[in-house]
Amino acid sequence: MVARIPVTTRCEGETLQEWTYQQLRRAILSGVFRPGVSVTMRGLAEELDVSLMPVREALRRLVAEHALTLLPNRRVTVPQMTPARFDELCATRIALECLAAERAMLAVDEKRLAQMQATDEAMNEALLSHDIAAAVSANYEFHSLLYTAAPSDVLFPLIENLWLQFGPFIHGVLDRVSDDFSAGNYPVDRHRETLSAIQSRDAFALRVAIEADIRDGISAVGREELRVAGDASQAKRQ
Amino acid sequence: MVARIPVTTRCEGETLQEWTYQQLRRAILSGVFRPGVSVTMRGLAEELDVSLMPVREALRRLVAEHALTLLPNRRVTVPQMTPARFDELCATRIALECLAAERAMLAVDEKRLAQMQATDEAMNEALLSHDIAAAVSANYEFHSLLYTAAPSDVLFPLIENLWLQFGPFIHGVLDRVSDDFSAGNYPVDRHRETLSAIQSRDAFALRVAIEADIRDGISAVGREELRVAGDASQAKRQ
DNA sequence: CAGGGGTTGATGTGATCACATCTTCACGAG
DNA sequence: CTCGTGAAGATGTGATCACATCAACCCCTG
Repeated sequence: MVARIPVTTRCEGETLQEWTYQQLRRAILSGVFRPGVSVTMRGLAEELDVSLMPVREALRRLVAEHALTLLPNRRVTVPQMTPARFDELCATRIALECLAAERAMLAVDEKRLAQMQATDEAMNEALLSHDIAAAVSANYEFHSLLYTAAPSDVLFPLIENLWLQFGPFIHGVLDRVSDDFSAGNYPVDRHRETLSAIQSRDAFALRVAIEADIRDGISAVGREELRVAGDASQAKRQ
Repeated sequence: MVARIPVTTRCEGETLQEWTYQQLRRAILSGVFRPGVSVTMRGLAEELDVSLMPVREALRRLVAEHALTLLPNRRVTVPQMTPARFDELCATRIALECLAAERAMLAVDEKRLAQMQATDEAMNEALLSHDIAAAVSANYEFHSLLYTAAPSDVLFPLIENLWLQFGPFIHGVLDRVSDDFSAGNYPVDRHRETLSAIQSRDAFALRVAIEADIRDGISAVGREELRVAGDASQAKRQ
């Protein structure tokens, strides 16, 4: 029915439901579930070797976060990515992440700046060695380091939520854009601009850099959007 | 333990869990639960006259939406409002609602504009008759009419989420600010400015009006913030 | 009278069962 | 051959039970 879900060992003291949620979340971000196919509680329970109870609570949590969709049939599926939704996600990401960056800027100290720099270099290395998954992960890590410089109980969860909604879509095109990067088509390093804007405490330049970074990443996968949408519409259910 | 939860009749075909969720959501928005007090599944189940199962799923959903908080004890409480969180919520509301307004502006037709106008008048009447709860409700309705002019699968749910996080806090100060309004201290009608900006298709003026409207509403309750925060810190658990 | 340890009740978590609904497939009538 | 109807399996929902954990409370000791 679906590709095997990669599982991690369960932490001590972690509830089964929390563990199940994390597994499913990672699976969604990894693109294990294809948009349009519906997942069943019993199927997931068997695959993760847990009872139905943790699965249904994890599913309901993911539905509440809009990472999954509850169909009128009460079936749960990975939502389709439509051009309209794609556009809305991009605009929302830019609005929220620029705000988060601006609010966190003054809280970035030398140590965190060094971490961000190291993460950026790791991302560039991953890109050169065609490890796109690692590059995307490092990219998230870079942004995360910035936005969490100041404690954020509201903004950052919302941003993570948007990343989760992007997840299954980004993965679907990762392998396709891999060639573009290796062909030297990866645009100017917006992360460098981001770092220098932070160092010079230039809020406006920071917003420009963040927006440009998001737009770059999006345009890279955006070209494939219609094709993927076409694939998804042909996906079989179940 | 808590004030009685106002219940509504259950719709046909609505699952018990969905009904329970709606009841708890309305209760939170109405401020039935005071910040800091923890709610128990068995207590809610008895109060709503349902079994534990719908309650735990509804609670988990509300926790996922940050309307409630899961303590490390695995207890569920209404989150405290801190100055930092308050400030973050305001900034995020402005960023998201201005974006939503701008994106929806061109989709507002004559019919919807008339609805918004009527809703605004209803809100002003409610204010004059000291029915603050109705005024707040009409205010949400006004904004909702604007943001949903264009279909929105991403932005509007996030905005509703922010309203829900504001809910218990706003209610706590409603009765205190009631006098201010009746004393004529309610500021210029930002909704009028909003409507005229929409009519003239002026995106910039619309953003200005929306931001001013949010800031007005916030400053009205913001003065009471510290006092409420003080009250909340004294609230007994359970 | 104050502090500590044990006990008892309450609470969240997870499992299992019963039931209503939906999907699907096959059979038969037109 | 096509469409409608029926049954059987699958699926989500809700209830109940068992258990580990946490909290408050009380009694005992110093």
